[in-house]
Amino acid sequence: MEENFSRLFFKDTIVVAGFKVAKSLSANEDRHCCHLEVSEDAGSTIYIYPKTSTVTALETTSMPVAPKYTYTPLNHLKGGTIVNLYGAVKFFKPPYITKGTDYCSVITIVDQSNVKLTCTLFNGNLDALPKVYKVRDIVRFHRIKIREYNGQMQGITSIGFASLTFDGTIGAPIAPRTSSKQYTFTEEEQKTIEELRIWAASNLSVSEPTAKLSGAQPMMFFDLTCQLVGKAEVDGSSFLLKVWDGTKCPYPSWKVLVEASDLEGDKALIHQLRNLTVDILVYDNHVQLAKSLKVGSFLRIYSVHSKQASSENQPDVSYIEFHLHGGTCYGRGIRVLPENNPDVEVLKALMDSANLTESQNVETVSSMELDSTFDNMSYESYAERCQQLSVTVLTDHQYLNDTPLNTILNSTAPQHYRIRAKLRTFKPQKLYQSVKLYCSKCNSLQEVPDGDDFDLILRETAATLLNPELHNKLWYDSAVWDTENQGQRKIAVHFVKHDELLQEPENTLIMVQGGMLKEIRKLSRRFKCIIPVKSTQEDLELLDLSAPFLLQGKIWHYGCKQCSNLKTIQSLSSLAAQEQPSWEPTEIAQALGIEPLQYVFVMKFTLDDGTGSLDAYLFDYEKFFQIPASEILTSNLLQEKMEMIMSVFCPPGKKLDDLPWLECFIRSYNVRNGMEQQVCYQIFDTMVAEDVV
DNA sequence: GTTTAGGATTCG
Repeated sequence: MEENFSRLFFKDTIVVAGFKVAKSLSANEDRHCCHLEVSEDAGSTIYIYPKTSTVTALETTSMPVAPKYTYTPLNHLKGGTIVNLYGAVKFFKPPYITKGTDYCSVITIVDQSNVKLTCTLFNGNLDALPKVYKVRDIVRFHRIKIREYNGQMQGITSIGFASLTFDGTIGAPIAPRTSSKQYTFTEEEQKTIEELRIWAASNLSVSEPTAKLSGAQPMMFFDLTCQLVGKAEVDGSSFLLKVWDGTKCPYPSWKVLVEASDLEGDKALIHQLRNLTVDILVYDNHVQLAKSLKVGSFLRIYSVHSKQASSENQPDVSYIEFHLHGGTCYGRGIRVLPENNPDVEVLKALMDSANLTESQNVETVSSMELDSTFDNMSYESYAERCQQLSVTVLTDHQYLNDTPLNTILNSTAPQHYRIRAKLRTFKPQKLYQSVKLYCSKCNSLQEVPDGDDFDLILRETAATLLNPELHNKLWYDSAVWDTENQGQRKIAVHFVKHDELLQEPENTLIMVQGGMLKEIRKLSRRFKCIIPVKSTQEDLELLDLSAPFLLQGKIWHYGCKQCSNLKTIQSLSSLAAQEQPSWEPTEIAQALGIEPLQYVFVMKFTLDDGTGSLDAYLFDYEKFFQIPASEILTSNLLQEKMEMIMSVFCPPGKKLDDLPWLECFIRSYNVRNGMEQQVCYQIFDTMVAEDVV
C-alpha cells in the first residue's frame, strides 16, 4: 500500500473504501479532529485516478490501486486471453445489422509492430461499437477476447468490452469518441495516441479517391460525405437516398423515378437543389439502415459505386448511376456523422458557398436529357408538384433542420431558426400601407409622404421670388420661364455642368425652383435627377425635408429630419467636378449632408405550423418579394405582382389546411417596452420561390 | 454469456 501511495502525484484523485474514522491525536487548528485509518489488514482499498490533462475520467470497473491498464502489443497476442489494445485502423466496416440480434462492425487494426488484427465486434446497441469514421483513426479496446480463427489471431467482443476512438490526424484535438460514461484517460495514453498517429501517417495509406461529387468519375468506388435531403422506398430490396455535398457532379447523373408522395424530405429544397443532388440507390442489407436515416442528417456512404449507363432509347446519351450494392465487402455501408465532425464542418462550408442561383438558372444537361427518358412523368413536372407545396425558398443555411413553432415560443431569445409554417394572416392587408421609410442611422420608421404634401410645399416655394444673382454660376447654367395666366410665377431650372459643359438630359442633374408638381413630374421623365430648391439672399437652398430632396424617374428620395445635417447646395459642385458623375442618390445625399431614408416593406406575418402560432416581422428592401420597395408605389405592375404573391401565400377564404407551406428563417430578439421585455421574431434569408412570381 | 460474421467491390 505504501508502494502504491508513492505513485501518487499532486492533484491525482484518490478514492478510499473500507476505512475507519477515528479521533485524531494530532488535531489542531489546521488539522481535523478526525482522521481516516486505512490498512490492508482491515480490508481497505485505495483507488488512484491520475490527474488528466484533457478529460477528467474515472472508470467504474477499474481495479483497485492505480489502474494502470496494460496494453498488449499486437505481436504479443495469445489465443484465449482477454487483453487491452491500441491500434490504428487499417480497415473497417461501419456497423451493420446482422442476421442475429446485434450490429456488427469489423475493424482491422495495426500497431508499430506492423502486425494486424481483425476484430469482429458485436453489440445490440449501435452506439456501443467503436465510432470509426476513417482509416487511420486510432482505437483503444478494453477487454477484447483474442482467439484463433483460420490460423490467425482474431479479436472478438467479450463481456465488458469498451472502446475509445480518436481522430487519426496528426495535431487534431485528442477527443475520445465513446459511448462509455466513464473511462480512464491519462497523459501517458495521450502520448500513445500521438505516437500511433505519427506511425499511421507513414504506414497506412488512405486510398481516398475524391470524397466529393465534383470529382466523381464514371467508374469508381468512393466514400461520399454528404447531407441527406430526400429519401424514398423504391421496392423491397432497394431504397433511394437523395444527397448533396455542396459540389456539382461534372457528369449528368441519373434521377431515380419515384412517386412524389413517396419521397420524404423538403420538397422546395429538393427542387432548389435539383442540380446539385445525386440519387444513390442502396440495396438489400443497407435498406433497413437507410430507412431509419433522418432527412437533413450528415452521412458518410462508404464504397459508393459510380457506374456509367445509357438508356435504350438514347444510346448516345450516357449518365452516371450511383449504387451502394448489397453486402459489406470493402466496408460498404452508411454511417451517420455527428454535427461536430471536422469533415461535416467542411461540408457545411461547401454547401453554404454552393452557388445556388447559378445551378438554378443554368439548366444542366443532366436534368434536361434525362427527363426524356421518364416517359409519362418528367422530373420537371414532378418538381413542379413538389414546388407547389412551398412558396418560399431559403437563400442560405439550407442544412439546418426545421424547428417547430412551439419549441421556438418556449425558447429564450436571441436565436435563429429554420421553420416551416403556413401564413394564417398578415398585416397590413392594404399592401401600399406596408411600404415605409426607414432611417438606418436612428432606426426610425415613417410613413411615405403623399404627393399632395409635396405639392403644397412646391406651391409655397413658388410664391417666393427668384434671386437672379444666384443664376448662372461656374458649375451650373440657369434658365427662367414665365408662366401663362399664373401671375408672377416663374420657373427657374439650373443645369449642373460637368467639365464646364452641359450633358445629355438623361445624364443631367437639374435644380428646379418655382415648379409645380405636374411640371416637376414632366421634367423627371426627361432628366436624370431633379433637386427641388428655393433661393435665399445668399444661395440656393434645399426645401424642407418633408419634401423629397431628389427625384429620379419615379423614385422620390427622402432624407431623415433627425439625422441630416444639411450642407450648402454648393457642396454639389464637388460631385459635378468628378470625372464621371454617377449621380448616385447616396452620393448626392452625402454631399448635401442628408441621411437618406430607405423604402422598406414592413409586414407582420402570423405563421402557424400546427404546433403553435407566432407573429414574425418582415422587413424587406427587395429580397423577399423580389420587388424593390422604392418602386412599388409608382408601379401598377409591381403592385399587381405583390398582390398575386400574397394571394398565393394566403388565398382569401381558404382553410389553413389548404394553404401552401412557407419555408422561412426567423430570428428571435428581445424588445424592451418600458419595464416589460418581449420576444419578437423577424424573417430573414428567405425569398418568394421563383415559380410563384 | 448463444448468435451474428469471420475484410477482400459491381444483378440492381
